[in-house]
Amino acid sequence: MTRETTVDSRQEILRTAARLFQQRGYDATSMNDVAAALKLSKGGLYHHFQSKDEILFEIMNHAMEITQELVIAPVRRIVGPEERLRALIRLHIEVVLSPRDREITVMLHENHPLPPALRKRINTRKKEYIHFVESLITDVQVNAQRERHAKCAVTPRAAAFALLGMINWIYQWYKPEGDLQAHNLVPQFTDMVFGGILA
Amino acid sequence: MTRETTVDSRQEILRTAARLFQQRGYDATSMNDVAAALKLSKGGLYHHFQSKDEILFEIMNHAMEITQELVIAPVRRIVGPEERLRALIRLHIEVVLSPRDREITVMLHENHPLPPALRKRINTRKKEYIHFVESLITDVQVNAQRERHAKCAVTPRAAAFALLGMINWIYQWYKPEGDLQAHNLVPQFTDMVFGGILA
DNA sequence: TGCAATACCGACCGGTCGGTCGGTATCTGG
DNA sequence: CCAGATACCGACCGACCGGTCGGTATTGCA
Repeated sequence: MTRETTVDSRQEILRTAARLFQQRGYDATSMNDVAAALKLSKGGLYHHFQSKDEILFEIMNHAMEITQELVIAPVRRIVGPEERLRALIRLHIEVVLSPRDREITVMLHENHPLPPALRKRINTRKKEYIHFVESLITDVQVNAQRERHAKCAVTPRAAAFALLGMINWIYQWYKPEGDLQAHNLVPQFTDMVFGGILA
Repeated sequence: MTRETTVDSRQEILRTAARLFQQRGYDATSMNDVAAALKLSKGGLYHHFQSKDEILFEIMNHAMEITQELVIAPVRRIVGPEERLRALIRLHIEVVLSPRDREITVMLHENHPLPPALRKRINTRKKEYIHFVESLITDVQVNAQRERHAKCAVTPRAAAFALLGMINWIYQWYKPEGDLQAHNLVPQFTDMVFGGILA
């Protein structure tokens, strides 16, 4: 029981901290702010975490676990290269837009504050994901080349960076009340990836 | 004479500040850091600028002027919708990658710190640029529809955000010593925009 | 019921932040 | 050569930062 509630406390702190970090930025959010939002004193907050850095690291680590669970794992269960890539685009967009998973945008934005040692561990996991996307794209291209004899000049690496860029950048402009919402964003971005702006 | 040197001083301060802000982040860079990098005291620095916010605002404003000069203006002088868009992609990428124009990446990354009033003014200029890109894409699509009867499901707005995302995100992963450099980045991204990853 | 362990508080610490100000070099136009 | 403007210094301020710590409720278990 005690163990459970401890874990729950930590996760609730991480959720609240992630929300504040996303809204105001990591540096501009004080430990007092985080504690107050949880109706806690700063001392009480430090009972659960050793440092502000640790909180940020755990948020980013959690973000990578969310990616693993909600994007990579489901995609792996899908057969067919093209369908896999389509699923990745949809799931990745949904994760970035999900109001529940604010850890993602914190991970995308707050690169500087993390001390080098911790940042390296996050970057390693990020690179794994990039390679995953890259290999997905390779499969799609190989498949297209075989079926339609389409020769493509775009390397999987450049394509992966472009794809991740257009999706990860969404948090910079997306407004839930805007006319460009998730349900019309997914098919349009998918079409663009497969056929460009003229698709 | 005096007027000239004053302007020069301010611009040199802005250049140095932009470099530091890009390297360490805005919040993590103190006014002392900026002053020291210029071999100036903090007091001396405050002789030229009223506040840290003003410096950040001027950097971002300058970034928008660079965009105007090095991207928008040259593109306007080009005839033909498709060639215009090709030029925009190339010039925009070059500006983002230019080691000289560090103001651009600062503007792309540091959204939170600016006080609302100043941030609004920057956002207005950003939106103007988005609309510029959007109209360029519209022209290309209209042209393609007329010449090749290509019907496209992608709205210019979504395409503009995707295009800007893949280019603006470059600063997050680009390494000058990496194998993916400007000269192979431009044609690949151009191909992707016009034909997707299978182009 | 009693007793650890856990959760939490709030005062406090050293340090740094953005910003100020009185004073002093330096330069310039008359 | 001098007077005034400009450029700059460095000591200083109050606020707030991340983090600590001794003490106190509260809780789960025997």
